Order: sequence, then structure tokens, then C-alpha cells
Amino acid sequence: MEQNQELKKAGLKVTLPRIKILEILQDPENQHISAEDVYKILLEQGEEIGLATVYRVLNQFDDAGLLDRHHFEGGKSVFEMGQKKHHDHLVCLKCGKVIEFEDDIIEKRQIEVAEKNNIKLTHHSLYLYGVCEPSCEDK
Amino acid sequence: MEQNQELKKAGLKVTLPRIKILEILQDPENQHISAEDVYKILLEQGEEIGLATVYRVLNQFDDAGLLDRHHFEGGKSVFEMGQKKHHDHLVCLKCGKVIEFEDDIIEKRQIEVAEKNNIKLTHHSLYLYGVCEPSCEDK
DNA sequence: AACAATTTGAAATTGTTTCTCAATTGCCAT
DNA sequence: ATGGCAATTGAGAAACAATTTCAAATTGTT
Ligand SMILES: [Mn+2]
Ligand SMILES: [Mn+2]
Ligand SMILES: [Zn+2]
Ligand SMILES: [Zn+2]
Repeated sequence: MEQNQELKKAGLKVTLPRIKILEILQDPENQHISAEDVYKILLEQGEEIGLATVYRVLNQFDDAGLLDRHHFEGGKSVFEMGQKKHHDHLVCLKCGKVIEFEDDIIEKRQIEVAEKNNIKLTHHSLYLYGVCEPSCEDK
Repeated sequence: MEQNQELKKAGLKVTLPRIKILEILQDPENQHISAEDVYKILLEQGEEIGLATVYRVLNQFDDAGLLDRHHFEGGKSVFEMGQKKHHDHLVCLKCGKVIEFEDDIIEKRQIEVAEKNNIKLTHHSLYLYGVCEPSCEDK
């Protein structure tokens, strides 16, 4: 099992809830997914895993560096498997579509801004909000 | 009264809670303040204004465009009077200090990134997190 | 198989924000 | 200034995301 190694490497016991949640997060369909949505998918799959466990496991994956946590507008945390390198997000306010991007110029300027203000930068969050041009525009 | 005009201009009745909350927000001491903190200050001042009213009034001010709402890391919303022009924030994770900045290059690149991805940009949120270099560094 | 340590599910709890509703207040026309 | 009506308020209940608690179940190890 692919997943078992991932979990062991992270220092976590291999349990059914953790395997199932890891599988869900690894599905490309489920990029940028909330805890509640992970829970709903588990229910659909007929797994009897509690919501508290979902939150717990997501926190453990976060601590282990297996995933990234985002705070899009609208309250709840959103998670994504953190295999890829750093990137930021564009979010359509109409349809909810999320586009990932990386801009070296922005990244570099952030570091310079932090230096100029005598802050040792640890991380940042950048979200661009708008409306899809062809599709969501008309509505 | 300065405040009364502001409220009327925003189409809001002039009431004691709204005047008091507006005064608190206008105090330069209270930039980037949470609803809970506004409420605490009201208590200290001996005003009998409910927490629900604080939240309500802050939302009304937000709708009226009188203030900006931020979501720094750590859950609760933070508000600031929106007189100034757009800016983003550096936050020290140790002492909580907030530094404002504006970087034209970053702003311009954001627009370009949105264009490139066919999104009509409405707004964005950018927070840089780190540690104050001289003061908080050592701890 | 037995054991200790970890993990789990359910329910209670927390923290933030919103809602409900009866009582009060601000504003406008008399 | 007074009356009337709509808007606003305070208190408590409710909603909501997320965490904690704890007894029971599961894991990895002997
Ligand atoms: Mn992403
Ligand atoms: Mn600011
Ligand atoms: Zn970035
Ligand atoms: Zn900006």
C-alpha cells in the first residue's frame, strides 16, 4: 500500500480512518477540500468515521507537513495535499472555481517588503478573488 | 458632531451604540480591532451595549463601506476604518504587531495574473507573517 | 495471544458570529 | 412638542466550525 508508507513516514499509526482520508485527499477531484466535505465523502463511501476524527486527522496531516491549509473567504478551512511546490490561489466568487498560480515577481517582492520592515518572513497568504471571464461573467 | 454626519451619510440612524462604536474605531490606538475588543472597550467606558449590537453595527459599517474587514490567522475578524487607500499587512506572529504596506509592483502583478487566467479581479487579500527582527527575534 | 500506547466515536464544549423577539428609540409629519 | 411608526437594541438562544473529553476499540510490539 502506497498510503501505509506515507503514514509511517509521518510517524502515524496506520489506521483505517487515516488511510481513507489520505485516499480522499490524494484524489485530484478533491483538491481544496473542507473537513466537512471529506466527512461527506466518507459517509457516501459507507465508512463510519466520525467528524471529530476527520478534524483530528487533518490536523495531524498538517502537523506532519503532508498537507496545506487555506483560509478562503467564507469561514471554513480548506485543505490540499502538499506535494507540489508553493503556489497561491485565484478564486471565482460565483462558481467557486480555484485556479493555482505562482508568480516569482510577487514572491520576491514579498521578501523585500518584509526585509524593509525588519520582519523575518515565515510564510504568507495571498488570495485573488474575482469572476470567471467567459463562464460566470454573464449571470 | 463629526460622527453624526458620517452615520447619516451612510444612511444609518444616529444612535448611541453607533456613535460610540464609531468613536472607538476612529481612535488611532484601535486600528485592526476585533468585535470582542470593541465590546471590551465599551464595557470599560461603562456603556451598556450588547455584544450582538457590536457585531450588527460592525456589519452595517462594513456594508456601508465605512470600514475594512480582515481575516488574520487565528479565526476572528479584525476591522479598521477604511478611510485610507488600499494596503496590505505584515503581522508578527510573536507580539501581534501589524505593519501596513503598499507595493505597486505586487498590486500590478496581481492584475496581470488575474488577466492571464481570465478572471475579472474584484479584490484580494495578502498577509505576510513573520517575526519582528530586533524585538521578538530572541525569545 | 497479551500488553501498553495510541486512536477512535459520540457527545459535550468552546469560540465566534448570527438570529429572534419584545421593548426601546430615533425620526418625520403633524 | 407630540404622536406614531419603522428602525434599532439587548438578552438570550441558536448556528456554526472546530476542539476536547473519555470510555471503548485498535494498533504495533513482545
Ligand atoms: Mn492549491
Ligand atoms: Mn490596515
Ligand atoms: Zn505566494
Ligand atoms: Zn494589496
